[in-house]
Amino acid sequence: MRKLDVANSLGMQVILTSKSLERLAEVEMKNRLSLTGSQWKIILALNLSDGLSQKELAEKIYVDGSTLVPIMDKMEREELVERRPDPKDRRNNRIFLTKKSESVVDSIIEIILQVRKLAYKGLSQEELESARAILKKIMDNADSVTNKVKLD
Amino acid sequence: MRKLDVANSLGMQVILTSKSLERLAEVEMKNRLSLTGSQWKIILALNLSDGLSQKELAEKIYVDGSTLVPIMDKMEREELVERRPDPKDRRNNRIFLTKKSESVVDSIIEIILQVRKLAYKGLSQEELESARAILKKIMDNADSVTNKVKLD
DNA sequence: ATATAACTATTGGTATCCCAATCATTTGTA
DNA sequence: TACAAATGATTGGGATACCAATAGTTATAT
Repeated sequence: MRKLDVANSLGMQVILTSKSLERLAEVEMKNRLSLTGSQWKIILALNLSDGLSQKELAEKIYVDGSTLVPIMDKMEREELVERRPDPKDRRNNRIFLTKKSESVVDSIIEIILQVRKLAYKGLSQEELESARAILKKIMDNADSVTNKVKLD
Repeated sequence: MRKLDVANSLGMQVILTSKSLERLAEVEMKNRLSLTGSQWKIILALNLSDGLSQKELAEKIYVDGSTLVPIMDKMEREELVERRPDPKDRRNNRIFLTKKSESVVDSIIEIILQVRKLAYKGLSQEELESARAILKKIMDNADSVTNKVKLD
């Protein structure tokens, strides 16, 4: 029978590193801000461009539209976001940050910068940028197959 | 208020690329082999070293021990693995592949190789290896903080 | 030797995540 | 204009994922 040690491949390393980084960020966000894994990403995305539709927001954080629904429900209950109807197209929900979520943006950014400092220790800017570019190409290749291409 | 565009950072790129790759592999594994996202990883891990304990297996695929329990339940029901008691230490379950799962190993490997071919298009071996090494360092940095270090 | 500590698997609770199907709305077309 | 196709949000079903707490087993300490 054939054997394949996926553990040492780039693909598996991407998946494992992703888990490590998410865990590290998640622990800090939860302990210090009581935010769950997706909440801080959503707040940061809206901080860059408030008033996105749910579909646009889902694309930003790279999840299925249906995944976002219960997350928005919860965040709305917790008054972290507000769903407002779009007068121009009543199919859309427009999502806005609240005063409460705006007040934690700086802390979120703080934590991200700390996580980066820890995670990138011993690596040069050039290495980080080269890795980023390579991963971007891989993502685009993969997305072109699954037809989840995001044109920005 | 401060702004931070996480979208263009290496960290976020790692997370997004991971999702892309998992999706691509998942679609193929499901359509062609009716295997879910974690099942193929488990089968490959056991194909390399049969008879791991659940804890060891969880470490291999980098999930929490409790995550593995319902997955093993299901795979056992589907006769893809077998839990056997460890006579030397009755706390352990030893996990073994079945004839049924052994028969799909080659197909799994086939699909992985196809996915790689698609995902790595336009990238050199050197680029892939350099990215892999950088990600490994990042993972080790992150894991040393969250104390999930895996010594092998 | 016995009490205590450490360890493995499990359970319960919560949070993501996807796909397929559905409803309401809007767009495209005949 | 009327009717079909496309679109955005939702729901339901299935699968991962984590943490905290527990039961059973083994190791370690007095």
